[in-house]
Amino acid sequence: MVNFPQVLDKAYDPKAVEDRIYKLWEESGAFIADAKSDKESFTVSMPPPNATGQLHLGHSVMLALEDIFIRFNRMKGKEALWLPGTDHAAIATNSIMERKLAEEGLTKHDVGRDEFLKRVRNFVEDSKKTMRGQIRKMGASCDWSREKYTMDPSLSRCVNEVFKRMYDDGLIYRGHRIVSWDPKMQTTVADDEVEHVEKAEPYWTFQYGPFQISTSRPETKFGDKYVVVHPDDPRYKKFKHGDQFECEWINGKITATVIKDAEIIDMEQGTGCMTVTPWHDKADFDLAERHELEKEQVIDFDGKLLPIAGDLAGMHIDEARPKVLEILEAKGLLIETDENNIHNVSVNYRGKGILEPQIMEQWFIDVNKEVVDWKNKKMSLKGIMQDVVKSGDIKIIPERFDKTYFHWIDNLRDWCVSRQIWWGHRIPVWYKGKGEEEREVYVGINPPEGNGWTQDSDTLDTWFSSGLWTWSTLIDPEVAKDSSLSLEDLLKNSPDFQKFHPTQVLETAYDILFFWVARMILMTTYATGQIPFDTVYLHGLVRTRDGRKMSKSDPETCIDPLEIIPKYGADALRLSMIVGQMPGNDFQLYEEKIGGYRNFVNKLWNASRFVQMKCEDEGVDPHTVAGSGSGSENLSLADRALQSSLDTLIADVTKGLDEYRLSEVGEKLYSFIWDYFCDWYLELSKEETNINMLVGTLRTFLVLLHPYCPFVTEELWEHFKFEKSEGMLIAQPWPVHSDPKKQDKDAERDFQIIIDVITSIRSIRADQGVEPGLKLKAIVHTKKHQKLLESQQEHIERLARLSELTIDSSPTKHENAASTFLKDIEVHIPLEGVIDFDKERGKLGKEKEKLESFAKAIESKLNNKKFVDNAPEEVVETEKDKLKNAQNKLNKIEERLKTLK
RNA sequence: GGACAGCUAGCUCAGUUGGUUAGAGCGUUCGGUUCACAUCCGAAAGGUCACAGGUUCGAUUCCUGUGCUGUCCACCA
Repeated sequence: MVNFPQVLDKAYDPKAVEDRIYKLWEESGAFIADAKSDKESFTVSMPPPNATGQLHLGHSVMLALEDIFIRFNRMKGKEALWLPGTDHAAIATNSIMERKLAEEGLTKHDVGRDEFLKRVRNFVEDSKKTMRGQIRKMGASCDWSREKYTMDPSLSRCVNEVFKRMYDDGLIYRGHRIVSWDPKMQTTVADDEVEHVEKAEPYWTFQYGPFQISTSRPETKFGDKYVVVHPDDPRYKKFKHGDQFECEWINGKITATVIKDAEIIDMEQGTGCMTVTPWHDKADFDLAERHELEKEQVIDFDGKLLPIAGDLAGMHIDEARPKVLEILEAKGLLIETDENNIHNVSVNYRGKGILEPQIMEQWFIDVNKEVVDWKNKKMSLKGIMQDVVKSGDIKIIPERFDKTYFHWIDNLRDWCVSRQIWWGHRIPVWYKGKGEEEREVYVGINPPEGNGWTQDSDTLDTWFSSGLWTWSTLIDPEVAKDSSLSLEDLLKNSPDFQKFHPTQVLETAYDILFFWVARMILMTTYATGQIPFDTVYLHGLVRTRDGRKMSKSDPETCIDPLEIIPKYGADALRLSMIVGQMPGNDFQLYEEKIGGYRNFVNKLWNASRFVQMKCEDEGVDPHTVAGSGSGSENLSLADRALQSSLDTLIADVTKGLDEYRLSEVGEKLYSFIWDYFCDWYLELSKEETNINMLVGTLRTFLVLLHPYCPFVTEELWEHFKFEKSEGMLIAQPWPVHSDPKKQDKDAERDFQIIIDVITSIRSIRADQGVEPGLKLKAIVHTKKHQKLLESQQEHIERLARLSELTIDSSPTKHENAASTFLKDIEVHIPLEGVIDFDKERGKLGKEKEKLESFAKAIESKLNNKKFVDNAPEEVVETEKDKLKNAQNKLNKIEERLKTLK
């Protein structure tokens, strides 16, 4: 008595399967990588999501892609490590906490630094818990035993180590620079975190002594005592550089100086002259540095005016602007008001607070100093960043981002790494004594001995720590506790680092190429002497159906993965985000699309159900079926063709995944199972069943599809796996494709001919509105094809749903027949009095025309001496074959056209 | 202002060294369907491959230019 496994339900229900399967995977230990393994390693560092709560679809894309990389390589026999984690997200988290405090009517100063940080830590712990659950829902096979967090002690240790080393190497310095200050969040913002938004603001022109100057920000002009013109400007020829004059200004008379500068001034624009505000404008600051001008602060760090503003001191700049205008207008200095002016305002990309340039003392990383050892040369950080991509050590997919990357580096300036917020890695610098010049400075991993030291109150830019992510996460936490070890020792004594670094692929959205990817390259090459990853795979942004960015604030269009997964299944969601999506391109996601892939998953499910029923009919337990490859003696044409197609599929999928062409591979898998296996092979199996082929092919396919659809394939594997195979599907070896035998390869082509014949018959019948039951005639021109069609006649009839079919190798005239041409076959359906001659003639005429021009083109190519002499012989032969084929076909068409006359 | 991309079916996009009839999914229309699956099957319609030149026997593909769209960077007294 055969013991059948539990029969599959009529439809696949992901809800009943996914959580159970994930648990089984986790318990099986399949996710856990072994640093002691002899196998080649394959490592992916999961880009750490911000520890601020819910994951969104962008994270789902990332998880789906990376899970495919990892599962594929794990099955291929690599020691695969996918390391998950979270980022403390300094500014983002800090501002969320400040908002939470504000809801209680508190500020951070009310609760103090310690209490503030305690609250943030609790909040982050909660968020991490939620996110872990969400990552599991996507089926991500990451190694939870190695989960990391950017604020873990071992990671913080790395941050301090790198800071100190950079400081000792002279790459980190402290200096007064103009920075973008966010008065709202009370912190500096890095250059690339600044966003420009258009804003309509009036543009005023004022009389300034003998000059007319224009501005949209009169409230900053209190301290302006220089006027700049172009040295070549004829309008201002009578003024010399350094000339002084007295004039009436906002708070009375001032003495102003004329400066001539060619760099900053565009003669074409406006009046060709301007006043300078060095403290609150980057270009003015540079000018002031060049000419050693005095700099004076006008606006304080809360956005209020300083005593220089006289009566208006203490007033917020927004309120001050109309007052300043009133004053100037009253003095008769306002010349013109342009209400239609639109200009760009700088805002913080987090929080969107308007930024105010300020001169501040900050910590910077020098990107131009050539002191770093790299490939036996002294190079700058910038130079290394360029070199690793230029030399091909790091490959970016898609390639076009290379150019963007280089362009960005060319314009890169020193990186300001200090932030004036509380949440983050505190700068490992301590001071003793008073005064910026006289105090002692200590830079180290731990606080210095002795009393009287106070730590720098600033924290580091988030990207400083995430720049270390690929390797700081691989440092052994126990080893990191030993404070006597150097950075080199830490790396040397961490088995994970030795085994799993550099990582293989870094996959992320293209919008953080600069923020993060470039910083990782910078920090990792500097600190470890290794590149962080071999390949950068950039995915696009998820958009709504009408192309808008999905945002949480718009629940109408925003798709929540946690709502979609129970409804359609994680497998369907994964497919919908990968098939049809090219790297680096944004893509639109909507429910119907996900529904389409749910149908695909269900199709596979039902095909499996069919196979199961066939097994039952034959009285065999699928688990005992040895599978294809065994007992190949009695293979039909279709069987051989299937075998060959499957081999081709294995080869294509393997190569495609090795080359990160995920969309293309997804399409191949989709079309193999649906368009080929189900539509043709299973239909034939209804008459003549080869259980070995059915079960064997299904099994191999489950392995191939597993990286894309881990849940449904794992569930089906349980029902179809060979009794002798051990473990779950996740741990199965990747199939090796045997080079298809010649006879199988031929079978694949022959079977394709049959498919073509049947498709043509269907098409003619539909075209001419033929009732089923009419007699069909296929005219073949070679004995080989005649034999083929005759031997498969039953199949053809069945599949074509025709009652009669005759094969004729002697071309006869069929006046009343619709026809179609295949390679060496002509399919006719005799249709007394039904056929539309004009239509038929038109069709043939068109085809004839195209063939003629094609033949002509090849002929002239073959007549072209240059081509014949230079091209390889095979190419010339192919061209000759092509020509012969075309001419044969032309003859057939001519003949057919004659019969229609 | 600079750079990068895109423009192919109603929509979303493929198109791998220039070559026979430019593809897929969705959508539309028509037809079918007890027998794995209506989460199904079959078929059809629908394209001057943005435009103009050039190279070539032949260009969606290569080159130049133009237009439109998008993104990034820089700047705006």
